[in-house]
Amino acid sequence: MNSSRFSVSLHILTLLNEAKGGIVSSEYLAGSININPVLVRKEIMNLRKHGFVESKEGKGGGSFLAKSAKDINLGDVYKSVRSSNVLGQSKNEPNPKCPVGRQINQHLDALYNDAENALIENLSKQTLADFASGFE
Amino acid sequence: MNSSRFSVSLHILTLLNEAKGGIVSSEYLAGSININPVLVRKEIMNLRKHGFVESKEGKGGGSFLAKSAKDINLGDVYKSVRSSNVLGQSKNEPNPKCPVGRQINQHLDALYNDAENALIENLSKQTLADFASGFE
DNA sequence: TTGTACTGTAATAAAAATAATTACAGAATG
DNA sequence: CATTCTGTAATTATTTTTATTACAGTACAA
Repeated sequence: MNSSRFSVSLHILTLLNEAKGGIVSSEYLAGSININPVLVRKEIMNLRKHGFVESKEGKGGGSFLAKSAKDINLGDVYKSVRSSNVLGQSKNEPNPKCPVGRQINQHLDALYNDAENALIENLSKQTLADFASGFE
Repeated sequence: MNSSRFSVSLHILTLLNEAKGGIVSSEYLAGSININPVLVRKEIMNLRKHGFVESKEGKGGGSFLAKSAKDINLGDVYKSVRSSNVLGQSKNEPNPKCPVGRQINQHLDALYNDAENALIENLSKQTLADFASGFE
């Protein structure tokens, strides 16, 4: 259900933070993360849409943090990337003739949402500044 | 990183609980979950290995809960099924020449483990009995 | 004692999700 | 106006997940 989108986003943000306001190209980011530049640009598109970064087109272009690292909350970053519950959305279709099958998805959803909220709350305790401070 | 293993396991356990000690075949379980019986048997193998269920081979065989539903903790079930961190294990290999790439995986691991622990703690608040009580 | 209905398990194939690649239009710079 | 970027779509490749097929072994029951 997940891909590595959250990791990629954090990696990008950490690199941008390291650049201290300087502009960084998707090529460079892709080189550090070791993935395809197009994936990086897609991820940046999302980060931009959520106000974490800004980009500049054209020669000498690239991306940079749109706000201070201490104002970027890891829980928010997670949410910006999240598409379905970490514990796995119930895209499966259980047997509607079974009393359990009929209702289980709604119960799983409730359980999963609650658990994921705990996870998000935990992530929200840290900002990008906290996370990036671990790097010398 | 995830599959639907946790959902499948919870579904199985709920059905076994519903059966109140009665023996249930993998065929029946697969029918309610709407997945392949072989997958069910694999999942049961895991549940058995962790002491949640027992099975009986041969004609009239099947599975049943190995202990009371109130002694089956959802956090433990999750752990029995977990193979890598929900937030995505860093199987990616970032550029070791980059100061950030070189260390990011260990930082992500620390962050992810902490967050996942919060999720597990949340799940651990409920037992199978609690979860199954939602079904009439 | 033999047929039947299960589990256990391996091997293979199919499907779905993820990531990489290619391609190119458009923007900014020098 | 050539160059170096981004933005984005389309396609292909890879990986992960799930389904299918197959069959040996076990237990029950006639």
